[in-house]
Amino acid sequence: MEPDISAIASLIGDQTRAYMLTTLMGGKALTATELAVDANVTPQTASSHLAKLVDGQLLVVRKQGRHKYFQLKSTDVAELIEKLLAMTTKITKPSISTGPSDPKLKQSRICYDHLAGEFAVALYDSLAGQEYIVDKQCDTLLTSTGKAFFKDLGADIEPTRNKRPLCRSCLDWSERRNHLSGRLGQWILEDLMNKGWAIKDLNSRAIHFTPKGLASFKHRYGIDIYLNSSI
Amino acid sequence: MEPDISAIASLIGDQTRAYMLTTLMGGKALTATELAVDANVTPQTASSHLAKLVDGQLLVVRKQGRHKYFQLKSTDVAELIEKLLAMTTKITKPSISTGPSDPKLKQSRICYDHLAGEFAVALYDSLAGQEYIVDKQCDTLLTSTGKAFFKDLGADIEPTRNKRPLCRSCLDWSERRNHLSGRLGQWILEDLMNKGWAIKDLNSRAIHFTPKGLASFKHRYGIDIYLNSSI
DNA sequence: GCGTGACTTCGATGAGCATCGAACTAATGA
DNA sequence: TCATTAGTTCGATGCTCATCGAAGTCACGC
Repeated sequence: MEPDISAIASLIGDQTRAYMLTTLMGGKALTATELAVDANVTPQTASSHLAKLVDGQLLVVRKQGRHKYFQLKSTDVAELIEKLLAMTTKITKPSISTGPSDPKLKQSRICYDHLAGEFAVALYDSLAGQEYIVDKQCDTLLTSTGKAFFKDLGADIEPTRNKRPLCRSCLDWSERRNHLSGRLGQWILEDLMNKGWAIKDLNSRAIHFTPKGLASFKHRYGIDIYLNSSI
Repeated sequence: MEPDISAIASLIGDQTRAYMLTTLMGGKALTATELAVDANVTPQTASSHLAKLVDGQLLVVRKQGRHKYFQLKSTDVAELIEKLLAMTTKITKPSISTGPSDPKLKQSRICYDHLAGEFAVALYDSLAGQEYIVDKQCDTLLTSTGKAFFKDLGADIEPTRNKRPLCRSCLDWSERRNHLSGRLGQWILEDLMNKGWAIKDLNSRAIHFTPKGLASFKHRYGIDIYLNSSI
């Protein structure tokens, strides 16, 4: 017998839970109350949903004092949600264009813990063009010049006992192109934040580049195509 | 606003519909009655479910006389289901091992229109080892020697106006390794059937290789690792 | 034309479940 | 110690929707 898909799918099939999961794609761990407010339901309702999601292995929870922080359980879950997002936008395309924040999302957004969207695709292409990274089977590998490049920037690229691969490619939903995930993808996003070149939107998964930040970003990674920061 | 995932997810979230979709992963187009019997519901119930799936863009239907043949709408849908299958097996692992037909599925099965499982992974590795195919960005490309090789076998590998790529890699759920999809993957599976080297299981997505067929398959594609046909 | 078989529509039934109010537990900080 | 805030459990409510029986439509073949 094949396994029963419907269990996971029906977890995501509820509108409120789907909303929470999509919010958590932002990568930040959020408390039960934050998620309740965001999804516009009472704490009781949220609590019941979150319990189900944890039980169904889609979320993990970390207790901290009287708070509970919820997070997507794994990159697998994030990939699944991303795939669903991709299909939904493709399917609902013929309707009215989906609001003002959409173009921003298309351009640059968080995909769980790394950068996605047009900017991320441009970054990937540029790194590949300079032969800092190469595609190899399902993985993406860092070349020796790539290693030197990132070590120079201060990235921690030592192999760890942690099973998470250093870099992987991840299919984008706007374009059907690769962008960079894995520990390196995570580091790049973090680094962008730390330097103040870009900031997370408070209410969505969008990322805002400052004009200066964008220039520095392009310069640092050798991206020469036209990217407009202010949409 | 982000698109609403829950619509698609709740379509898959019903047990009967999930069962139908999984059955259709076998790649064959099936009639409403066949699907009803298979899923163990009355024709009325099946009809209502199938209408929803078509409306939700997960299935397409082709009318032929008084029959209606249903099929997964696109490889996107197939990939989504495959991902869900992968996650479900991973999550339900701690329970009792999932029945006798499972090892067969793990070894060799149909993934919508191409071969998946251990055999498919071995095939992919062998083709890559002989440099008939190479990974390039998200796509897998056929090299010139690869083109010659497949043309020799009688495969139609001319570029078409059809937007479906010739070959693509597809992540396997048993192993986390690549196998071959796309038009070439489709051709290989078809060719296996035509030659009588392997046959589809009637009730599942499993593929059975005949002993002779397996030998020919391994010889043809230069696969030298140990693969046992009779499990 | 008329029976047969494939599929659909309609209406009724019933179960599952999302939701919230109210009351509870637990951690915090003054 | 006590008020406050985070989260939970319980029970009631009401809606959605899967299911099937019965009756309808449509295509086929004799």
